[in-house]
Formats: sequence, C-alpha cells, structure tokens
Amino acid sequence: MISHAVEDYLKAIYELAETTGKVSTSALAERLRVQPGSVTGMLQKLAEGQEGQPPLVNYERHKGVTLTRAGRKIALEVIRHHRLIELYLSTALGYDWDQVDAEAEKLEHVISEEFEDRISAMLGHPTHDPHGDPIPAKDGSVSPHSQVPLSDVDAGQSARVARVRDDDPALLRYLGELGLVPGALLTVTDRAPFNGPIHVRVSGGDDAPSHALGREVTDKVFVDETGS
Amino acid sequence: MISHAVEDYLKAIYELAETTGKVSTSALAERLRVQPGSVTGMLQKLAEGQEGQPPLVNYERHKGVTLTRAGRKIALEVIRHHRLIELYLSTALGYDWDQVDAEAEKLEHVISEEFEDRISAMLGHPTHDPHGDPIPAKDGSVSPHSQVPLSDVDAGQSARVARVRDDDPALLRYLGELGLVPGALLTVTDRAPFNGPIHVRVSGGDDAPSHALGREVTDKVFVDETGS
DNA sequence: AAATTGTTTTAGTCTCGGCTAAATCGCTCG
DNA sequence: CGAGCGATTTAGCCGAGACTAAAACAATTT
Ligand SMILES: [Mn+2]
Ligand SMILES: [Mn+2]
Ligand SMILES: [Mn+2]
Ligand SMILES: [Mn+2]
Repeated sequence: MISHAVEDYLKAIYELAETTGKVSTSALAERLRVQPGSVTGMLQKLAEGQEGQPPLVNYERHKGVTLTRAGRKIALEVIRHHRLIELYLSTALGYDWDQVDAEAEKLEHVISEEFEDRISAMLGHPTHDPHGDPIPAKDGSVSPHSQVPLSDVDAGQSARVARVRDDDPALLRYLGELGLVPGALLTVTDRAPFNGPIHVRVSGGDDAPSHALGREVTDKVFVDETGS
Repeated sequence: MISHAVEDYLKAIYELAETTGKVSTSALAERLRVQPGSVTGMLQKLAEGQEGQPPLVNYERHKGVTLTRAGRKIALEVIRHHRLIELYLSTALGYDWDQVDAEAEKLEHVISEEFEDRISAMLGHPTHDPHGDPIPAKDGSVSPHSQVPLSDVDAGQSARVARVRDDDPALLRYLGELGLVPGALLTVTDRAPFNGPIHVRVSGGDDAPSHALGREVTDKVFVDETGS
C-alpha cells in the first residue's frame, strides 16, 4: 500500500519537473515543508523499490531525481484526484477557487475509485480544474500545460486566459476580483517600458476598465493567444 | 493534533459503550482489528493526556475504559462527520447504502469544518444518516438511538423502521431489497413459535407479500412502535 | 589549484502505532 | 481454597517518516 507521504513526494516530483525541469533535493524539501535530510532518505527508499514492486523514482546521489513509469502512474492518479476534487468542491459545493486546494490536498489520498468515478461523471468528465490545470485521464494521458505567460503578451494583442498558478490563495482572490479566470478574454492595452506594469482590459466591451498588473501577477497567468 | 488512529479509538469506544455498555480491551481490539496489546498501549496513552491537554479516556487496568468529556467531544465530532458523509454520499452522489460506510470511514478524518458545514447545509441540516443513526449536532447533542428490535414486536403490531445496524453490507443489501429502510411502515403478520421466523409485511397495501425473517435479521432492525 | 560556499548526504535520534510472546491478573469451578 | 483459564498487560521489537548536527560533495570564486 502506498502511503500519503509517498503520494505527496511523487506528486511534488511530477509537478516540479513539469514547471522547473530539474528536481533537486532542496526544491522538494521546500515544497513539501520538510528538511532536506528527510527528502534524501525518502528518495533512497523510493529508488530502492518495495520488495517485489518496481522502484518509483530514478535517483543518483547529487544528481536529482526523476519518476519511473510506475512512479509517474501513481503521481498522475493522485493529481487526477486532486484536480477532480478541486473542481467538484467549487462546482458542486460552492467553494471559492482559492480554498479548494487545501481541502483537495487531504482528500486526494483517501477517496476511492468509486468516488473518483462518480464525481468525474457528475462533472461530465471534465478536462480542466478551476485553475485551468489539465485533469489527467484515467489512462494517464494529460493535455499539455498552457505555457505562454501574460508577461509575454505584446501590447495590442488579445488572448484567452488558460491557466493561473494555484499556489497563492491571496493572488487567486485578486485575480478572481479582476475576472482573470480561465476562459476570460483579455486585451493588453499598454505595456510600460523597463518591465513596468502591463495594462489589461478584461473581456466585456471596450468601455471596460483596464487594470495595471505587475510582473509578479502576469508571470502567474498563462494565456492562449488569439491574435490582435 | 489528533491522529486518525486516536479518532478511531474514541469513536469505537463511544459506539461500543452505546450498544454494549461496558467497553473492554478485547472488544476494542476486535472492532479495530488490532491486537489486544496494541489497545492496552493506546488506552494508556489516551488516559495520560498529551502535555497540556486533558486526558481523553478514563482507564484503570483490568477495569475497562470510558470517555472523558474531552474524549466524548472528539468522538462526537468524528461520528458527526461519518454520518453526514454517509448521507451525502447516498443522497448527492447516488451511492448504495451498503457502500457508504467504507468511504465515510476514511473521509471522516480529513474533511474540514468548511466541508462539514457545506454538506450539512446542502442536506438541510439532517438529523439522521441513511441507516437511521442520529447525526450529532455541532453542539454535541444527539437524539437517542431507537432501541426496540423488530425481534420484540408482537404479531399484529405495526411499526415504523427507525434504524438498522450498518455494519454488514450484505445484510443492508438484503434489507434494501425488502424495503426495510428507515421510515418504512411494517406489520408483523405472524410469529412462529420457539423464536422462529417473524413474518413481516412492508408498507404498501394489504396485498403486499409478507416475508419471513430470521432472528439474525430482526435483531438488527429497530423500530418505533405505532400501535396495532 | 585552493578555498569558499551552498547543497546534499549521512548518522543518530525521536514519536507513532502497530506486532509477538511472555507474564500476570481476576474469576469461576471443582 | 486453589487450579485453571480467558482476558489483559508488559516487554521488547519493528517500520515509517520526520528531525538535528555533522560530514561530504560540487560548483564557484579567488
Ligand atoms: Mn496531499
Ligand atoms: Mn488546481
Ligand atoms: Mn475511520
Ligand atoms: Mn451509518
């Protein structure tokens, strides 16, 4: 049986690899809020593989860690749980989108296949969570993460919000107020020089107000460009 | 922080006390599927009380265990979670009533106050779970368990099903097929002598078929008598 | 090339909650 | 009353998964 702790390690490795490429001991330690020594210990165990079971990670001292096929399978199952639960909480139970992550973090480890299937069906087998992250399918396929940050959109361009980083509830509340949620249309009306604020008008008519957003915000909003 | 294990011990003590009066080490061991020695160890710890916190049980070697006020409070919170979740799963997600217990057993330990409040509101602040067990209120009040077993109903009497023991999925499925669910009206049409089977007609018209039920079944169905 | 610095690993310890096997307790029955 | 027996407790152990402090390593800077 796979413990909650192991599930969280595998998920963290997957997600760090996806956003940062390399996965270091210290990055894992920080994300899991655990001391580096604890991470090393766990990685050694995961790389060993439980009696009979295949190892869950590839690990060589001082060289970072990657998931094996078996490890990735588990990571994707947990992530599927997490994102389905997030969407369910927000859709079916009326949670705010900045509160779903904490709850999903615990529920993801305990729900049954049955529960997973029922909420997935109830939601119409959705493909994306409330923050725009793709929900892995049961067969392990995942649609690609949207990669273009709002920071890279030129003045005059229009784009559709595809995804926002979901790790900061305060930021999520702010984005929610602005209407910068996945699916929203926006136009970059102006860009101040020297990496200054980016002015963005959110959907609605041309008379909608435009907001000046700092780098810290625009780095965490990802869009699909839709032309000028 | 209170661990899942401790929550399960407190819940088990509460429920055993409710149905059996006395709570012995071996009864706990059996119910929690753990060796007696493990139970003794845990009871000693619970009776100690964590640094600063009050003890959760009263325990004297060889004399059984009871909950303290603090212990009962926690037990009731967990039971409230359990029963709300059971009802939610069956009402909102379409679970069969024989499958809700296993899922609730895990979810009860991880849901937040927020989750509890939302599902309670969504269900209209219900007072009973799908098996007829009372859902403790947030203030810790619990309506009394229905105590009259169907085994004790005389021939000719009518009664309403109030509660069924929820620990055996196979029995639950059988009762479900018969329509012997909380709220159902029944009439005992006949009782065979020498503790023989009890013949029961379930609600509907007088032409509804009557079923012969053995002791094992009638001991696990509790009713409110409604006269002849 | 050596020294410094930051990262990672090792070594040793702790708590939790199980386990088994052996001792002890308390009760009943001859 | 004492033997026997079932229930309970003790004693010693284990694995998970954390922690701290010290050692080792890798990457940089001098
Ligand atoms: Mn988690
Ligand atoms: Mn998310
Ligand atoms: Mn439980
Ligand atoms: Mn129940």
